[in-house]
Amino acid sequence: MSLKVYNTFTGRKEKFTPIHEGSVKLYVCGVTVYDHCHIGHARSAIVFDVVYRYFTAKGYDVKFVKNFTDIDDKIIKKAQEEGISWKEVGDKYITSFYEDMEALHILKPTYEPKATEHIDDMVHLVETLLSKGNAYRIDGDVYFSVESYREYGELSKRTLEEMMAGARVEINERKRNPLDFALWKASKEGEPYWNTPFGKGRPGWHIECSVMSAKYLGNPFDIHGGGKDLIFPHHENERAQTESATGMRFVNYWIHNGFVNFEKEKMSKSLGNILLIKDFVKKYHPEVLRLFFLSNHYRSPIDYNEKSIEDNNNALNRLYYALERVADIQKKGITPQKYTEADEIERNFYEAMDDDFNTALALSSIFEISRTLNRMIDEGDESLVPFIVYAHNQLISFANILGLLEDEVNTFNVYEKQRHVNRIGLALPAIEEMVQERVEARKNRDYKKADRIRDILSEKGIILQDTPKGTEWRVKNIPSLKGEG
RNA sequence: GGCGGCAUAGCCAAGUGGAAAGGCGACGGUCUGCAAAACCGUUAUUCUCCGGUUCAAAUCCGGAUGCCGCCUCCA
Repeated sequence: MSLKVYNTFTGRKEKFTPIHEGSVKLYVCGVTVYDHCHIGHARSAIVFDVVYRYFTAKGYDVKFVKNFTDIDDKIIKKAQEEGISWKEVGDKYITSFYEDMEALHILKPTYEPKATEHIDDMVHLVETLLSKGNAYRIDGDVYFSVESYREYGELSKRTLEEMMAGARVEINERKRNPLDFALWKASKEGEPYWNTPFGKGRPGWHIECSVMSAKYLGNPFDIHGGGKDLIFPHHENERAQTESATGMRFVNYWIHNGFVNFEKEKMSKSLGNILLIKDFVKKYHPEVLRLFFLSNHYRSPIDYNEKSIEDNNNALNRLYYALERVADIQKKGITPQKYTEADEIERNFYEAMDDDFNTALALSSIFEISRTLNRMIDEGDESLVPFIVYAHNQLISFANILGLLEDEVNTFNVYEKQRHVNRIGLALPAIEEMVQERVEARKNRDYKKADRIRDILSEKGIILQDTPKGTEWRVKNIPSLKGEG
C-alpha cells in the first residue's frame, strides 16, 4: 500500500517517498501566541494530528515538529495593550494553547520549539544570507532580496512581475524591491530586543521556521504543513531563505489545509464571528468538531454551521452507542475471530487514507463497522461474540487513527449528560427521579402517566429507552434547543 | 487588475473516464404496552447550464452562470 499526498508545490497528488526509508520528518507551522485559539487553528491541528497518527499507524518513525512563534509584532502590541511583558503574553497563550490541544486530543509533537529559544541560530542564518549576498542591511534592519533567489514565487505560483502588478505591496523607499521582506528588525524604543552584529533588534517573521526546521529535522526534510494562507508569504519566504542559505532543497512535500468559514462568512475579528475552541468544547464534545472536520476533505474550505455540528453530534453519539452495546457483552477470554467482511472494511479504510488522507471516505468504513456490530449484537447469537470482539477492536483501532472514540463509553455518556443538563437547567437527580417514577407507573400498567413523563422529558431533549436491562435515558438534541447554552 | 478553487439528494459530503461512498433528516417494516434505540428497506436513471471529445463523462475539453479564496496580518 503506497501513500499518495497532494503536494502544493507541484499541484498534484504524488506517491510519498521519504528521504530515509521508514521515517518521516514533518514540520507544521504552529501558532503565534498572542490570542486564544479558534476553530480555524483547531482544523489545522486536527488535520496534521491525523497525518501524524496515520504515518505512525503505517509504521513510520515520525519526527514531528510544531513551533511556537513567541516574538512578533502582534505579541508586542498585545503586551502594550495589556500592560504586561511580551514574555507574559506568550506564556499565557502557550498555556491556553496546551489546554485547547489537550481538550481536542491532539497528540504531542516530538518537538515544540519556541522562536525565542533559537535567536542565536537565527542570527547565524541572517549572517549567512548577508555573506552570500541574499540579504542587505538598512540601518538596523536586514532584508532578504527576493531577486537574489531565482525560484521566488514558485511555491505560491506567481512571478515577481505578477506580484508587483498586484500593487498592494507596502511602500518602503528604502527597500531595493518592495517585495523584499525583513529577516531582522531593529527594535524601537520600549520594544524587546536581542544584541546582534546588526544591532539591537528582533527576528522577522518566517526566519524562525527556517531555523527550527533545519535544527530539528535537517535539510531537506519530508513534509512541511500549515494552513493555506501560509503558502504566501510565509512558506514562500521560508523556502527562499533556507534554499539560498543552504544551496539545498528545503522541503519535498508541501501540505496545506483549507480554511474554516463561519456560517458562510470568513471568520475575522472585524466581523466578530471568531469561535474559540474553548467556547466550542463548552457546548459539544470535542470529537464532534473532529468528526465534522474529518468528514470534509482537508484541502476544501469548510463551512462551520450549527446544523452540521448537530448532525455530527448525532453521528458521534451513534458510534459511542455501538461501543456501549458491545461493552454489555460478556467477552472475557474470547479470542477475536477475523472474517471476510472485516478484511474488506480494513482494506477500504487504508485505501482511503492512502489516497491523500481521504478521511471522509475512511469514515464510511467506521460507520460500516458500527453497523456490522449492531447487526451482530441484534442477532443475540453467542457464537457471534468472537466476530463482535474482532469488529469492535477494528472499530476502535481505525477510529483512533483519526483521533475518534478515544473516550471510555462511560466518560462520554457522563460528559454528554452533564453538558445537556447544564444546558436545559435540570439537575441529574431530578431526571433520575422522573425516570424512576415512570418505571413505577409502567409496573402498575399506568401507561398514561408513563407516557406523560416521557413526553415531559422528551421536550427537554431527553429520550427514554426501555431495554431488557431497564429504562435508560439518553440525550437527544431537539431543534428548539439549538443555539442555547 | 493578476492567480487559483468550488458547484453532487431535503441538508452536509466522498468520488476526477466504465453500474453515484458515508453522515444527518424523512418515510415504510421488524421489535415494543406505545415509544426510543438498533437493524432491514425506500429516499440523486443522475451530478449548475450549454456545446464538444469518447464505445463510455459527475469525472476530460470549450463556453455560460453562480459562489469563494489568495495577491496585505491571518490556521
